[in-house]
Amino acid sequence: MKLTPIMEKYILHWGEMGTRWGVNRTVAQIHALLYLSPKPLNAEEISETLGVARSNVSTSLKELMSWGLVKVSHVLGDRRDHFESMKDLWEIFTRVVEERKKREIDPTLTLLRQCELEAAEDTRTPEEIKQRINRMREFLETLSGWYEQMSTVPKPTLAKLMKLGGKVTKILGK
Amino acid sequence: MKLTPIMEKYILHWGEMGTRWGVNRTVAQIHALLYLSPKPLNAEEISETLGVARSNVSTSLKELMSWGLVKVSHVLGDRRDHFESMKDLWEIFTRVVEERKKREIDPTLTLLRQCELEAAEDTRTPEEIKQRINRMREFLETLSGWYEQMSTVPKPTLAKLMKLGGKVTKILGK
DNA sequence: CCGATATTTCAGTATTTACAGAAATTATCA
DNA sequence: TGATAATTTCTGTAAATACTGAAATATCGG
Repeated sequence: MKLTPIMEKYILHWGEMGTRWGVNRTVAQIHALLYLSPKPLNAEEISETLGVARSNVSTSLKELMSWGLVKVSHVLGDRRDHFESMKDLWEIFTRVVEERKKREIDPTLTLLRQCELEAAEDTRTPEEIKQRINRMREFLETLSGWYEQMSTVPKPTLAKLMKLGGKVTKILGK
Repeated sequence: MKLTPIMEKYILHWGEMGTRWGVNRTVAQIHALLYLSPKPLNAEEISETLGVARSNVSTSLKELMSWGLVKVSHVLGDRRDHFESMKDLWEIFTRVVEERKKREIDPTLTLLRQCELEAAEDTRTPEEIKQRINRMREFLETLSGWYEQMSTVPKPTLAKLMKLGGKVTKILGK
């Protein structure tokens, strides 16, 4: 697959953004490429297009699949695996949020609760500090609970809600 | 400042989380320490408590201040700068979102718009790919616009809205 | 304005992370 | 079943990032 300058610019930028959010550059670039690509690509094509080692592509695709952002597809008469990205941006977005919640927020909540348990027996930690931990736990729980509720709302409704923006408060303001 | 086991656990975990979100481990640890600390700390204390070089603390504090998460304060009769973290978690949260928007989302939007301009003259990029870029731009604009509106809503209202969660759709559902 | 203390900058080093290429494994087709 | 193609795993290397300690700079009190 030959990249036009626009595609190249897009992909490079996406790679850059990835690193800022703790995502490996190659992983992000592959995701960008597959998002743009009109048809599923095989690993070899990806490797050549982006100029990275075949093995690196393999690892990165596994990573993207573990996030549920990319899935394997097959082309008739071709043995090789092909890969395609989710295309719906709402889907992609919620997938990423969902996964980060699972991988990062939930374990953090577990740890915070554990801290609170230990705090009960701990006389050396000042009360004020214990409360800070408490508040953080509460905050993350609120956020987490909100997300869980919102994730059940159908996408189109969600989109409308967003368009409403701050106006919801006016409508609800009674 | 002597850390109790609970504090240590909290700070180490926070450092870990930082790295996952593209934040330097030391920066995240310092932020955690200052969040817990009942009183402002000077750089020397931070350095000793976390076991990192004084210079490293200096750089990291500058970083935290550039995010607006930490500010300098002074203790009477002490020449040294002291540092304290924002304590309100809503404030911290919106600060981080605000700053990431400014640093990452806005520049991305600029780039996407530029791509669209160039796309007009570009006959080599397939129409389908141009549309993908379009959709991404639209999506980020929606998100961005929503955030901007929400950021004007007072914090307590926001908190109530969150507690409502998915129920808003039911209330609005007419 | 001088000396002392505090802070920042910077250059070199260490650590971590990403990556390539080879080797091993797995799958597919004749 | 054997040959070939496709994919993954693994090990060593390269690149990026974080960090230290020393030197330079700035700040403050007298």
